[in-house]
Amino acid sequence: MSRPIETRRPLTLRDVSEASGVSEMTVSRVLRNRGDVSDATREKVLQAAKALGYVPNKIAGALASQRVNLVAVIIPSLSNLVFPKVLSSVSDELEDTGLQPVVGVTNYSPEKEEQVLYEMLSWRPSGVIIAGVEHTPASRAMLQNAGIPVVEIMDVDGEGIDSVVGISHRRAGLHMAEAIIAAGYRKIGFLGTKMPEDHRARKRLEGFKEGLAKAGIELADTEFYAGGSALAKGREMTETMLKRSPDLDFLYYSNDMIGAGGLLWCLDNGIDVPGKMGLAGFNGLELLDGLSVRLATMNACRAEIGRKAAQIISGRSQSGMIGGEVIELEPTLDPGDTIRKR
Amino acid sequence: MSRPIETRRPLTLRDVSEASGVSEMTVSRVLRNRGDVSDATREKVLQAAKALGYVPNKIAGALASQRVNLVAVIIPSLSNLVFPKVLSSVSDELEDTGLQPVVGVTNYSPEKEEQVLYEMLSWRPSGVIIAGVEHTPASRAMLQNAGIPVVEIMDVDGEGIDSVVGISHRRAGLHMAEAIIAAGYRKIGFLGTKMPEDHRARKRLEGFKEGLAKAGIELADTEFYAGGSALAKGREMTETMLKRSPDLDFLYYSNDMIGAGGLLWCLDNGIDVPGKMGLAGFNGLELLDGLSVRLATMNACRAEIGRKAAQIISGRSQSGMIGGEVIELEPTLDPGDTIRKR
DNA sequence: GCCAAGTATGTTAGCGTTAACGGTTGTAGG
DNA sequence: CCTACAACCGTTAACGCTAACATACTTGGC
Repeated sequence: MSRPIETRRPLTLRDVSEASGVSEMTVSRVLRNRGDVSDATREKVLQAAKALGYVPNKIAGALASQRVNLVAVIIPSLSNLVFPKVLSSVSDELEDTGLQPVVGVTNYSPEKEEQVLYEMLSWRPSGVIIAGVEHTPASRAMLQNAGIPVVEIMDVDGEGIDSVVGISHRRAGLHMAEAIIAAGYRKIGFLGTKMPEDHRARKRLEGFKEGLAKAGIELADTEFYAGGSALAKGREMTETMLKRSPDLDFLYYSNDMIGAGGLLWCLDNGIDVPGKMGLAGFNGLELLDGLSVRLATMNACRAEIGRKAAQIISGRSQSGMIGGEVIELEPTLDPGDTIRKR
Repeated sequence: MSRPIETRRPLTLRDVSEASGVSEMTVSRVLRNRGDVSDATREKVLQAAKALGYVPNKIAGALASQRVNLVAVIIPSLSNLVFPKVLSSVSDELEDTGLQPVVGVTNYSPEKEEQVLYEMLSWRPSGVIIAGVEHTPASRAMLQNAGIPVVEIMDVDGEGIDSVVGISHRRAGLHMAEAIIAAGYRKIGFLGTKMPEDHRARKRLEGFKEGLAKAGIELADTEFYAGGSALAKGREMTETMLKRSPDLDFLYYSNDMIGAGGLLWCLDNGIDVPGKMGLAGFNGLELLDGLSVRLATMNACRAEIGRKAAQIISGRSQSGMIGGEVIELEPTLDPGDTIRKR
């Protein structure tokens, strides 16, 4: 049950080569399916490798070949559903390219991002996919100097380093404002996260305010939270806000989870949704598909973003560009059941 | 905006050494904070490295030193909340050990697990944390031969390879059965995933049946699903099952998400919970804290599991053992609002 | 003033693999 | 029978870094 204490020397190509009676080079060729090897020797080598339980050393291989099959994927968090989704679409798209994603998490901290980036670049990946276009100067410099394709994802509002794939959160907020106003709501509250480093949420709010301003409307109330279960926070904040501003007729949430919390609170309290009170979130989380009342939301194209980013890194992008590609996707509004139809 | 085409030679220690007028070795020492270097040269070197934008090459470093600061973490999925939780607690615990987790995802496929393991071991990590105790013979062999600490997590029901940290899902199911029976429920249905490879869900069900059997009760009905939004599936399955077996008085769900879906369906349909109908899930997802009715569940100790596993890998385990450690944690029942009190 | 014991740096030899090239054999075509 | 060329396999020299040892220069104790 316990792992053996004995420190027998780790296996190398040489061991396989000796066991199969061919040169190390030939073993290497067999194991990589590269170059010409006769079926007979191939078989011999594979057998020996298997019998010994040999696992190639990619560290040495990467050093010698100057090639690494890793792609760094740097995201702020794994604990909400949005980034895992992107990640899995990256992963799927990379599936048979020989490339492998490696994840780093920054917790929305620019300093942590810098550290994670440094750490990852020191493994010389063949590409970087990184969330957001805001980075410390040092991070930008590292990305620029790395000499590898870089794709900044999620957000196109800003100056990219190399390629960019995402949506305009500013315009997403703006469109949501327009839709809400078109539906006849006028006293609008905003509920979001207390995270100065969540630039995308910030841009949505800015765009949202801009959209309201065009119609001569100002945000009637705002409420922010940090930490805790988003669903519960959505509840609490909604209660707080509606106690404070009972005349509101719409609540815009910075994400679907707190939106769902708010929705549940409204339903529990017999509030007429969407008649007296409209609600909307952001992200298009399919996690929430099972709610009896579907929350209005905006699809953030997460899967598509991951896919496109992976294509750019793997050189399979449609465009055939060699870098500097900017792809802006169009988020679609899903009015669900919480915005009244006109 | 586009990354430079120019292929200037990548920076090496030699570049920094030339720029700062000392040997490569001294630069190496400075950059790793190892050995004696005078403050003056240290400063000189750091400045040169920064100016050049040098990022060390860990591939070469690892090959030379035969040390790699990576810990492979192999899990079935990132798209439910349970593994990200474990992952982040591993990550936190490893924070200042110099070790870095690297994630691999198997999608509950033993073959994929084998591939991912092979790939990861080829980078010669200094430890492996892997979900479950069921692996292909080849995977087991690789883990045994790797000569590094291995921690199998989540599940202690089975034969481990080296160290094991988890709970007994069999006993978790059994305890849930006992609690349900003690609360007076008798006609019990089970709703779960159609995943033969989810051994933990299977063991919970087995333990659950065993618990019922002790009281002379059999499962009255079962329903399974695959794919889709768990919340929505929970709804659908609940409806299906209650149409088919209207006399049921308890529904046991294999996870909290489908449980929550079922709970919402019951509430929407005016079913008296927990009076006429009891419900329970599994996992203790804090995500669901915001529901108006708290689903009965069982805490799977996810954070604790991640922490202990990381401690074993980093050699900071309390026990001081050198491997072969088995830690069984005790899941706690949270009756929530969906099991009636006696 | 000389030796012991640091302190600060440099030198050498790999780490395990692969790129690049070289050699040997076999085989077809003239 | 000789050339041309392919198929197969081996040899050599890196890749960029660090362990281990070697070397110079200091310091202080007696």
